[in-house]
Amino acid sequence: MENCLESMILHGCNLAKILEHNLPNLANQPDILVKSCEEIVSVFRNVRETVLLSVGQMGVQELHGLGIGGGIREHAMASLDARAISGVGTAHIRRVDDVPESGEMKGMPLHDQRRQRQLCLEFMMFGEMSGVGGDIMGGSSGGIGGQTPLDFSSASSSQTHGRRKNEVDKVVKKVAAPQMGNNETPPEDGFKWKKYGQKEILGHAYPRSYYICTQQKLRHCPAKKQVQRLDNEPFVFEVTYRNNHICRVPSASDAAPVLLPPSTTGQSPPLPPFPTSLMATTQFLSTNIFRHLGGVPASSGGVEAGSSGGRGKFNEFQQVADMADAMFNSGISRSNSMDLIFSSLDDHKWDYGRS
DNA sequence: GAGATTTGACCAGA
DNA sequence: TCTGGTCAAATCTC
Repeated sequence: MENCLESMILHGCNLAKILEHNLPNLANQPDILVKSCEEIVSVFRNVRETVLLSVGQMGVQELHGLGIGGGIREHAMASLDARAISGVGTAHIRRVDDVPESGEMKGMPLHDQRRQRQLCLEFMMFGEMSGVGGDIMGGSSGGIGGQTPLDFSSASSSQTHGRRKNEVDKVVKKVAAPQMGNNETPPEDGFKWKKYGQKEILGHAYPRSYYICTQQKLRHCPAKKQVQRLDNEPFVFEVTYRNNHICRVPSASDAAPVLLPPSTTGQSPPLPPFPTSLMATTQFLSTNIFRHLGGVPASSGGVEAGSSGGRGKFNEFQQVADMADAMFNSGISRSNSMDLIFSSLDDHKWDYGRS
């Protein structure tokens, strides 16, 4: 569950930052603007409710000692798995009761357990739709080095709305569109593709593009992919892969859109111009948030709880919830809300690699 | 000129 | 019959 909470917060921050950067473009698209705001509000409301459920039920000490806050850093990088944002995950959980029980659920009244599961499920399903937070519960394909856009071997699609008979080797992934530069095509996935068709699809605002592997003729590689820009999320592509590559001849830029974790060698990794992509944005935020959570001890008074490191984590965590509360429950939009959040992140933008 | 992309037509599954 | 998927000629780009 803690992974779920982390991912929810990260997702909310990410959405807000993306919205901020796209404000000039969205000025004349109020419908998209409204939808974006609603998504952000929804995410942070869920975070807040989840936190309050946990605090109210278990008290701060248990909260700290178990999932919320405690171990948050340990799990951070796992949930920063590029899949979480590149959207290559495909959630398979559909029912509330399928959300596995986590530590902090134990001892809760059933209705609270169910509510927490519901919140997590909603987020996971949202992630599945939007390409964010897939498999955040640490499913079989989760974790760094899990399924990447280059790895189609293990999963088959959970979406079977197609009508063709050859649906067996179909894998549907969500990929964030680049926020700058050419955002008409999804990020490279390591293979070279040749576009062979484009078609308007009924019920979709954007046309679907059809690609075959450029090695099809040379090596009879049967791999194909379809790229469909989502109607409600123009910056997200739904990429459908069909048939496995048998060529494995990557392009010159044989780099799947997977982000590397921050360097552990002490050198600060170069920070890209922000934001270059949804993934980069999220990794950037995530990295700094969790380094911050784990590395900055609380200095002010507050609730006494647990071990020394954990209190800082909890206070920071509480701040996030408070910020969400302030932003979305004050009734009045504060113009500096975004600044409040992101200035705190910016303050630590260059922290990692320094110590 | 080669390779990539576009686009209208055709095919085939539901 | 409708619609998604593919073909192939035309066009574009390097």
